[in-house]
Amino acid sequence: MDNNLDLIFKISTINSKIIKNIDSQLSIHGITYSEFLVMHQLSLSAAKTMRRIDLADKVGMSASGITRLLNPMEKIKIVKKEINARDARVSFVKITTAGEELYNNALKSVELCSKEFFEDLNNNDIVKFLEILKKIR
Amino acid sequence: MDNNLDLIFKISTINSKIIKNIDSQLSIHGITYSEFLVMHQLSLSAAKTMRRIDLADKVGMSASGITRLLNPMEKIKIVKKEINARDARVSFVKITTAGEELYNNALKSVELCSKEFFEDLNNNDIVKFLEILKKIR
DNA sequence: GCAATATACTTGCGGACTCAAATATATTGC
DNA sequence: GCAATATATTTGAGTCCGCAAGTATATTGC
Repeated sequence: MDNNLDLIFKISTINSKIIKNIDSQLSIHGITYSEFLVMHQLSLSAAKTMRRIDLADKVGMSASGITRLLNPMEKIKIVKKEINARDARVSFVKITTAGEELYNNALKSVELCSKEFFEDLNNNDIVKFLEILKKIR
Repeated sequence: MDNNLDLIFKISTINSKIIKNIDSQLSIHGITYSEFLVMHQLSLSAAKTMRRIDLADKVGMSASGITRLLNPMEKIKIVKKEINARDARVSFVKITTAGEELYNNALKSVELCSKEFFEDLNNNDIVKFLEILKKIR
């Protein structure tokens, strides 16, 4: 009956295990999981540039969280702020070349690590898994 | 190919969505998700009593996290500390009658909420889902 | 039987967030 | 065209939690 509840607990247990593991891998590159996530989104985006609000939304953080996360990243020049001539309220964030290089290296670690997690799943499992996740409201 | 990575992002997105939702439901009862988790574990355990360390382990928190989490819970008497005659290092935590009452009400909210998340999944999906989660390392 | 080590827990400090308020700019309705 | 409202971002205050160090007690090996 309370498979539902059970499911939620299992998801959150697995999630924190995964994040912890990835975070420890990323610390070798000197970045956190959140920083990796923003670089990932930026490098996927057109022109490697996004509004801070959209970034916040994509990575599941608040706007203020993004501000505080990006500050040190700007300082070490892995991302940079760009103003918007059309709308002075928004400021774009762009991943720099150095940032992309860092990201690509980090990505390799994360991919290796994620492969391990799912080693026991066959392709069918993964497809099914993605399908099920899509059905969650 | 990078279904793996995709999977991880989806899991963590869904996880934070779920926790946020549950947390907002639980705030009506005046408790957080972590507090709910410890009450859940306590009410499942034999004699409704656990060592702090085992509790930490079960809910995926550090020992210090548990100490800080339990302090206010002891103050409002939903759990209470019990000493161990055999080993003076350990202190047990027991959920009180008031705590169990609170937990049972909160549980109803959480169950309702979790049912909604998985509304579009049939029984087969849920079984498959649990199976797959078990295969993750 | 006692020094060395292990275990259970708490405390000090700090990091990573969030929410609400503050600020600055845009848009809308009249 | 300007007041009212909406949007994007930053800042202040506070929460939650982890790590490392501190304290207290138990166990182990000699």
